[in-house]
Amino acid sequence: MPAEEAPLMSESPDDGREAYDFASIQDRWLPVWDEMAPFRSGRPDDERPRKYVLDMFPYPSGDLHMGHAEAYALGDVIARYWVQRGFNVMHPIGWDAFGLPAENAAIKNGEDPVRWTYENIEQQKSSMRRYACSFDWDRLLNTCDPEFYRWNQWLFLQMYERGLAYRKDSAVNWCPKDQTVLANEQVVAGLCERCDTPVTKKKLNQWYFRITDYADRLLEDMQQLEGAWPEKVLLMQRNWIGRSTGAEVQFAVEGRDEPVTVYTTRPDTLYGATFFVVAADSDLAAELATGTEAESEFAAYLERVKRLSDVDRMDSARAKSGVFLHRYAVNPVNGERIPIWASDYVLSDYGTGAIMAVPAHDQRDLDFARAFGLPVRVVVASEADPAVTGEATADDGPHVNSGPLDGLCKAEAIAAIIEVLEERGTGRPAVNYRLRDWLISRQRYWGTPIPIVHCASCGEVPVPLDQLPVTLPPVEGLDPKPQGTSPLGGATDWVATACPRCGGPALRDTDTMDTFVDSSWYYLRYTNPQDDTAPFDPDLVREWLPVDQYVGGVTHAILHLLYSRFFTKVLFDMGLVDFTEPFTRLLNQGMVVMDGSAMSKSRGNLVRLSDELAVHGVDAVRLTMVFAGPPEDDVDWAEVSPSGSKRFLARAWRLSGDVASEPGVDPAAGDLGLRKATHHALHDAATAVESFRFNVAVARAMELVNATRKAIDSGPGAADPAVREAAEAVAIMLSLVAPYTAEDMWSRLGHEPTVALAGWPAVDPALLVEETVTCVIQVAGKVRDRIDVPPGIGEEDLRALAMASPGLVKALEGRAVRTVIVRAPKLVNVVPA
RNA sequence: GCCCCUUUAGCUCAUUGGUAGAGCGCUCCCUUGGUAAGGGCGAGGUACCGGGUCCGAUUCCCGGAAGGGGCUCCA
Repeated sequence: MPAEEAPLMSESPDDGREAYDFASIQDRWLPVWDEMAPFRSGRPDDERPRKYVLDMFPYPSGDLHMGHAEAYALGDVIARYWVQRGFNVMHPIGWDAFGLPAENAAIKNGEDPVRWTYENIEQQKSSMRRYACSFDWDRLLNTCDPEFYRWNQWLFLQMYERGLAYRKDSAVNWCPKDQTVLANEQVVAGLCERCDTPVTKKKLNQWYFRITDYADRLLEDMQQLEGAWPEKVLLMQRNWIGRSTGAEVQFAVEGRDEPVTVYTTRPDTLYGATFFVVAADSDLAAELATGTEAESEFAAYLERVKRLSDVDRMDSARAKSGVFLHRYAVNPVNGERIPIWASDYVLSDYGTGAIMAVPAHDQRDLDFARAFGLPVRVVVASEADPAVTGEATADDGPHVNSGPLDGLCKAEAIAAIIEVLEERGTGRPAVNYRLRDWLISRQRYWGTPIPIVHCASCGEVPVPLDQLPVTLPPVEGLDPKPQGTSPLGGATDWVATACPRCGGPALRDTDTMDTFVDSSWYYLRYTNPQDDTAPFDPDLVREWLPVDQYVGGVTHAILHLLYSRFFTKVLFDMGLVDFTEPFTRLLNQGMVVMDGSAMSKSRGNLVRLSDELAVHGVDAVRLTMVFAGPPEDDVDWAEVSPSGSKRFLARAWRLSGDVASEPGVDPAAGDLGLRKATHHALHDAATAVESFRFNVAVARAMELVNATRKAIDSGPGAADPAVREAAEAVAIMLSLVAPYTAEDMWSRLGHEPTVALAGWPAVDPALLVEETVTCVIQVAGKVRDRIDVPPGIGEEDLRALAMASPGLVKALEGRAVRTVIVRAPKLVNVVPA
């Protein structure tokens, strides 16, 4: 035998003894895939059934990090799985490219946000390719492209036309650091979501989307999502919308022509109202205080309230404060005169900004009453006296001190009192929501300009559709630093324009839109990102949407997901889409943490993705992310083993070099035990993937690798057809998680690329059935023997077999039998007398 | 304070009203011509605690503990 056929130090890829070298495998297959574009989803002749798998798109604020690596590895398992199952999968990607992170970084580096953003996008795009994401690269989109944000403006104008976009003066959330307003959803525990600065209030004229009009539908349509979205997200949305039912009740106010309406969820406690409170920062409070002896005290109090940050305001330990306005309200049911106070514990923007206070049965009212020595009157019978205990009672019970309501329970009393109020015209049933309208204007540069022109004679004028997009002026000459008013105001040439209505001189609106506007509909745009005639083609959207599977972080549980649901309903009402929920199924992946806490530079526990990829390879990092646990759980990089993943991949890969049969060999002749293992693994892995237990699917693949190794080394041997069947199944299973390794295995097994399109092997049900089942024989619930029986054994046969089994006879010790419970074929339980 | 989730091997997690499993890790053995490796054997569990239902509970119900998450002046 010539020496070169059995070399000691071979570099030949075919001698079955070379080491697993992830770097060269990556270099070999990436260009092949680039050429093949296996995940292109737009071919018109494609007959496969469609599926839309969507990953939340990234902010281009630097290169990809560990969090991206996890999210995209998980999304890729789903997308690649459905491709293997024969679907035409649309799996697009784009960039959420407007917004504060990009702009702040740009400000800091003194760079043009445009160039900075596009450079980062290029960087991320190339990293995603190397990470082998199964994206359809023909469908890229950037929200900062005028071709995209043009349609933000178009949609804004559609909403404007329908009264769903409007401007109002209001006390808004203000971040003093970013110098911009924030939506309620962007204020987290009183802090700016972006920079953690305590948020203050500022009275400003701002643009809103009327999401509150859709509050009920946002709530009701959640029925469609039950079981398909994480329960946690549905709960958070429900809480956020915060629907409450009750009644509006009118109180006459002495010395005022109009009555004042309050909202209450407990109209049944109306007889227990002992005082009346208006929100200190409401117009009503100012009006009522004017001209009274409380006027100056009130003014001083109001000043204090205005200075309060949200953090201080929400401190639940804070004592109640307020001012008696020396005015009185009249209880509509009993004519009682009750004092009116102003306090900051009543919110000016919820309900009517005024409440009736029932201290006996509302803790906040009781705290206030005790602070200011106001009376407490029990109207729902309870054992303890709230005035003494300091604990308001909220239980149901017979009403007392309540005139006609006496003796009624809560539900009866509510119904009765509402009837009375309606008869007298002093009240009616009412519903309120915690949800507020969505504030969308931002005083920042890097966003979509609001397509409105302000004209001295015509007022607010929408920019005509044929003049869209209103493009951002170049940043040169502008000061993008936050200064409280939009930087666009500095672009005087841009601001000065002609009124589209009268042609006279007019000024452009200088605010930009919240970037959540972009992400509220981008998933529709992927169906044709190049469309320059419409935001999307309704026909294409009908073919692809709604999204079958959405994958992203739970951080967007409220913001992005609620806004997207809102937009979808608006578009449905406009007749542009034929569904009311955009995302049929949702998977929230966890975070990647290090030693139990979030990674950050300042904490010193930052793991760089590029370092991990260099050391372990793309496949090992992806596998580690997927195998770490259920996808919803956090991955602690300190607790996982990428080198273990790499070792496993090497072991799997080596199988492909050991297989000694030819491609296409009939597996039916192969070793039955290994064939069963293969088909069990394929079946279980598929079930696991479909129920998001990707870690379990990986474990099944690992077991199959072990079984195959054993078959080669100490079983039927490398030439057995079952070994090839098993190795090919391993390659296909691994193609979801470790595409490079899988492709190389596939090639070494004698197949053409790409394994990604090989198709999930059909599982033979006959191979999933066991010939015998182990039956457990118990005495009084304790295992005493076990026997092998056919799976189809009848109850009587099994009983007879069991009663004769030595273990049972011994355990019974001749005792009489009271009952025998037979659960064929798995169990017999004998209960002695 | 209110609500939700979790608790099974050293770790990460499966499973099931009826024999408690996997992967990783670990011990030991083999290999030293797959070797900055490979193969094999094995150990390891009172299924958080306490009650209840049941012939039988890790699984279902109730209570408690621990951990995690959400909400938090929304009348």
